[in-house]
Amino acid sequence: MARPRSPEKKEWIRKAAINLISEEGFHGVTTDKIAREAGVSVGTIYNYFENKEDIISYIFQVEHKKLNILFDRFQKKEISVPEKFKLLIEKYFKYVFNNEKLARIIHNETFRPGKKITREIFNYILAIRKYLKELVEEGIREGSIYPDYNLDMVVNFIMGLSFTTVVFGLTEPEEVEYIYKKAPEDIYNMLVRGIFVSER
Amino acid sequence: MARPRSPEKKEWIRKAAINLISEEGFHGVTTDKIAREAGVSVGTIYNYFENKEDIISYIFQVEHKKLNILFDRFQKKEISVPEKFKLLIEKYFKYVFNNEKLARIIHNETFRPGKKITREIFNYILAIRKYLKELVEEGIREGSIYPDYNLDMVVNFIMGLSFTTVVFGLTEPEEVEYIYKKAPEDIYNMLVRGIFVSER
Amino acid sequence: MARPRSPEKKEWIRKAAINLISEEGFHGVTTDKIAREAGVSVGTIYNYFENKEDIISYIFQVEHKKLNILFDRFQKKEISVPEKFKLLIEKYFKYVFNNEKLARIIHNETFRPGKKITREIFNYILAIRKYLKELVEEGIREGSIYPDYNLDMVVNFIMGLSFTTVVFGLTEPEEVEYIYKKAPEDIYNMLVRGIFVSER
Amino acid sequence: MARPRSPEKKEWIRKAAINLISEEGFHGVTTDKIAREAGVSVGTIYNYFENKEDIISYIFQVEHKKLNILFDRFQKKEISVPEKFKLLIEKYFKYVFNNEKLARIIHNETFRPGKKITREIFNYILAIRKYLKELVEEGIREGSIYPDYNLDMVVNFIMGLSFTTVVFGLTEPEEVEYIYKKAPEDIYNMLVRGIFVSER
DNA sequence: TATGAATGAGCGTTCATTCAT
DNA sequence: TATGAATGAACGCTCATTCAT
Repeated sequence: MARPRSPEKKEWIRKAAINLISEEGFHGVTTDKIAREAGVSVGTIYNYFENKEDIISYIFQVEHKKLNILFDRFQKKEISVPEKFKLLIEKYFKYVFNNEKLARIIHNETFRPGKKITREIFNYILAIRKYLKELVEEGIREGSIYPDYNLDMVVNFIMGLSFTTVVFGLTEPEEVEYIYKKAPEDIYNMLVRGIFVSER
Repeated sequence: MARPRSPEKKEWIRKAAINLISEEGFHGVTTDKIAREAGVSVGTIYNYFENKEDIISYIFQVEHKKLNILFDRFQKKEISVPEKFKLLIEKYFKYVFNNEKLARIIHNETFRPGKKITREIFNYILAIRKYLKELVEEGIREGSIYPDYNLDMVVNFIMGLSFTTVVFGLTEPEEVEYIYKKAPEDIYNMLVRGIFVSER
Repeated sequence: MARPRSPEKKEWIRKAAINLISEEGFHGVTTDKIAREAGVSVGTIYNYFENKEDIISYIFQVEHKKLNILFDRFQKKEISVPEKFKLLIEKYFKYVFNNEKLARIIHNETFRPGKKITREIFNYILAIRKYLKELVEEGIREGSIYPDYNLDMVVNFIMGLSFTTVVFGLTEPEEVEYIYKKAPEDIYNMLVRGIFVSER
Repeated sequence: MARPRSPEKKEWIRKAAINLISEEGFHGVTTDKIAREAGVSVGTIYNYFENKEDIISYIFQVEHKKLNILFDRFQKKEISVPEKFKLLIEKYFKYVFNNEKLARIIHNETFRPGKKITREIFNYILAIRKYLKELVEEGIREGSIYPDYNLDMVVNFIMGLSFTTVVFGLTEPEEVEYIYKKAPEDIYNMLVRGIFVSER
């Protein structure tokens, strides 16, 4: 199993898998289907991947890399933490909107239970949390984030807000566009002032 | 005159299924395993359930009923909407803490993709959204919730916050207790004033 | 398993089995279905029958008895062999017409292959062949049947003619009545002069 | 470039199925048994056939094709209809004698009741009836067949005679050879002059 | 004796993986 | 390296039979 000749073919397989898994779920898709969709034979899949699980692992691996690049770029931005979040949320929704199928997989398969949860999926989520945590800590330091929250929980809030908005959006396709366009602003406002009208 | 069909046995099966599905996921569990865990034969399962899918359907059905009772009780409370939410969130986390396995299933299987998503799971989620929506509308009417958000999105916020906190909590078992105990207050605060320190 | 109290119930089961097996075949019918159709519980079936196979065995047993009575009556008739056959064929078609479901079973299940072919079915067919053989021998003795045929084959002819007419009739329900009314005469004529016009 | 899909293997499966089904009946045979008998794995069966039913369907399909070739050849013969029948009957018995197991299946499974009767079996029988009917009509036209019989019934006669002779022959294996060798002549004679001695 | 819930061997079928070509 | 036929363990489910009531 030396280095495969054709990275191109690995891409075909990855994309085919994304298309199919996003629609039918990991368990609903067979290696045969993936091979057919990829225009490749089943055997070939096993030249590029150890096994079926490895495919979804790789899908997350690729996204993980993209994420790192994004985060690196953010690291260097000289803006306040709230503004970073604002931008980040916008990016996230843009990403979901433009990569609907991928987003669907990420949101559906992330919590696939059992021992079979791939290390790579776990790493992917961990990376997000780690970066957000750093950002929140920075925010607390610069005084732009309330310091009395549990740190992990703030991360959960932010991920949760976006994550769930997306997930519910994906289940109601007719509203997708509207929600995705409006969501970032709403989410940001929510992070600023909550939902409940507070008396001053 | 024969052995009476025992609701007891249906309970055994339901509980066995909850134990196993929470750990291995619906697809990772076989009817044989459920039968063994329930101390019952495979055949017996099919005496109480149409098919494997019907079991998870039933699990949600039971939770749905509990939910309705809860919501009915809330309907009658004469407190402000924010206070209702506060109570609701507390209830929710108490529930998750005491029904960890069930919670795990609810959070994992809710977005199981493919056509096979059970009607009952869908109804369960719908019921929650519907009730929350009513509550939010009430809050807007009474002036306790900012009226400029998209209504669906506010529901998403609230569900998302709680939902994701739970889900991430479930993946980091060592923090579970702390998170669950602290979460309700944090979430409520967040709904009141957001995360970002606002200037006055 | 002493003598059962209620021969009535055994009858219910037999009739239910006839109804169902005639439509779905022996393999297509479950003991549960038979019990339900009979208005009896599965357990009760096993009070009257050793096992499922035993039911079909019994169906043929009952018909066998009716047959013996019929044959005994024929034995005593003082008419020529061709006239006996004529009458016999008429009886047979009348029987099939009035007992369609039973006839269907007899014709379908008679040649059920495998070791499982019940002794009783075999005996039933044997009895028919034996009686016909005696009749043919009598016919040869009295000079009314050509003596140069193989004896078994003549029996086959006669059974085959009737048998197959019925079987094909049963598969084309719209012609049933016509065929059954016209068949006896045609079959008799055929036994008299064949099909091919012979020169004299 | 992979192992090519071998028609050879499909043949193995077909023949294994013939062997087993002829002895135990379609319902008595499992796909596992067929696979073992064919020297192939269960999975391979499903590479060549849609499902178990499809195997028996295919068996009849193959015979159907052979039949068409035979009938085509007969169509062209310039002999009288009775002579055609004579030849046809001889062919039929030769076929049965040389393909005992196949014949057993054809005769046993043809009238398998229930909705599951394969389209292919039905077509097979229909083809035979259709061809015989044409032949009978031709015979009536040329004056070699009595015109006062019901047409369908004449077909039944001929099929029935041969069919049943074979079926009964198959149940008494020790006589098989004798019966099959003698049968064609006897059947032909019977079609010529019947069984009963007619006075002139 | 009657009931019907309980049993579990056994079925047809699928599909991740292997391997001959 | 690519192919796709071959493999067979494993699955969901059925149903004849048993047995507690």
